[in-house]
Amino acid sequence: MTASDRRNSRPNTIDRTSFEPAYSQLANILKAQIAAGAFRPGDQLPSEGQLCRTYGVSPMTVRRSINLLADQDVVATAQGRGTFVKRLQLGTAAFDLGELQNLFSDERTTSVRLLDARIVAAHERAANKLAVSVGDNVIYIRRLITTDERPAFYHREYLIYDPRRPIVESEMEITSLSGLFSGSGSAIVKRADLAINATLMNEEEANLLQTQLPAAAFLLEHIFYDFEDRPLSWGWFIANSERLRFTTTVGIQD
Amino acid sequence: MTASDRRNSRPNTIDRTSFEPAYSQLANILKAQIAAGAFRPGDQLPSEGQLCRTYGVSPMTVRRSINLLADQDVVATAQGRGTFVKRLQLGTAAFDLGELQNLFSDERTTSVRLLDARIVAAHERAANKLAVSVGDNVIYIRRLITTDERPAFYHREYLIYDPRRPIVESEMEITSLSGLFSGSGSAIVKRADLAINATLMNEEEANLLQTQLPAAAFLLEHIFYDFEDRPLSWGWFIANSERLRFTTTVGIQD
DNA sequence: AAGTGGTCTAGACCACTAT
DNA sequence: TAGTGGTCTAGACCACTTT
Repeated sequence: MTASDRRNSRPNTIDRTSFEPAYSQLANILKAQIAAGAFRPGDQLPSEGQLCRTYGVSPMTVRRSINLLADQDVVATAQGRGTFVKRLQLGTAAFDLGELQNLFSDERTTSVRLLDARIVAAHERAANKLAVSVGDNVIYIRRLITTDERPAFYHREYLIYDPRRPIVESEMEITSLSGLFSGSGSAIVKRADLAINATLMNEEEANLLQTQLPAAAFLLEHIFYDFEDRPLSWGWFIANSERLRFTTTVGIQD
Repeated sequence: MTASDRRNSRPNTIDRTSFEPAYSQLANILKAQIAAGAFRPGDQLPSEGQLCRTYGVSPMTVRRSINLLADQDVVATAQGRGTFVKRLQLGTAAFDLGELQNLFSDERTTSVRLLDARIVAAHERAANKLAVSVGDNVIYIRRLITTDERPAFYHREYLIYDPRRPIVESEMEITSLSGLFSGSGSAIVKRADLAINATLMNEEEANLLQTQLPAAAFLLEHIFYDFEDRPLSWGWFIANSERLRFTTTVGIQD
């Protein structure tokens, strides 16, 4: 398939009988033209008025198409100047945890084993993260998540322990990790702060994850907040780097 | 600040004299109400017609506000049923390389040292990635990226070597990594496939990055494609995990 | 002054879901 | 049947940039 083939592989008119909305069709037409090289990075796209006349759609529809492409970082708009094809920038690349969902998606082969759950006195770091005082009671939980009979994640977590707060509910919801990752999500968690790091496994982690030392691992740290913006839980997953990888594509995709 | 304070911290009417567009104001009003608990996960938002009357804006403007919130995964729309507040789902969390930009952003303290650049015969893996034959000539480049006098990244890369293709240009552009990460980007690269992994450093990497073994590192692999969809370059960055960390927030943010 | 993108209106019509 | 979201129109007015 040559570039000129590609340029014509999609009709360059809007099909009004199609189920695909006009704004989406137009966005795809323009993106295909860019992908085929008809417009190169830095080039100016036809003005919105031009596109209205060319494709026989209203200004609002053209704008919506352009906004779609702008959201995808394919083009950039400049008021008073025009719309221009963007150059590739790696900074716009994003890795999402949807990849992690795949690991959990097959519920038949995913199991969560509770290794430990008890009340402990918060040490300084945990107290800090959970906004409680050092020595306050917190719940400490350790679990091992297994997929396909092989251990995939080791999870340690400190939970708020406060009789006045609905901790049982929250623990149940957060405990069912598959819900947080792939299911319906949590109704009492308003937001979460997440961080990913690369780390060396310690002996305990390597044992549980059935790995030889030294071994590299992903460390996914999380803090969950309730609707009062109070921390609910702080913890981290250790994931065998052999079983996890984050991939993405950035730039113009047909 | 209590929940009821928060509920009223933003006027619940559209300010027509503001520089902030009406659709954005309305989206923020609704998001603030959700964040304050006025609408909880699973709750149905007022219908679009209701919102039109309540806030005195046209249907298109209301729709744009709702679309904004839907893009942010704050709400989900269901045709014929209504608009509902979403529960938190970790799968929607995304880590972007913008964090990496920060490392490169201060150009005064960032330098790229070329360690090696020569023409070699492609081994099987490189040939595969670059879609050439084993034994074909490719350019092999090794560089060390330093910020604040400390080594941050070790980069190895195989580049297409084909007299008929604008390799010099491409090499220049890809070589100036700061451009790809934080600058204007590349005009000849159409898209890139990226992958992040956690890995153990080998001896050479630890030496260059001035780290003691054993050490964990991020491995960022890349393949760049030109506008003919042909691979231009395959390579990977090794980053000291001490200096790099990806963070994000998911859920409802005020 | 002319051309560009940005916002907004006040409807219309359609598809889908519930009752 | 009534209510919901989804698309689309044919303009209007504004802010900005270029000539």
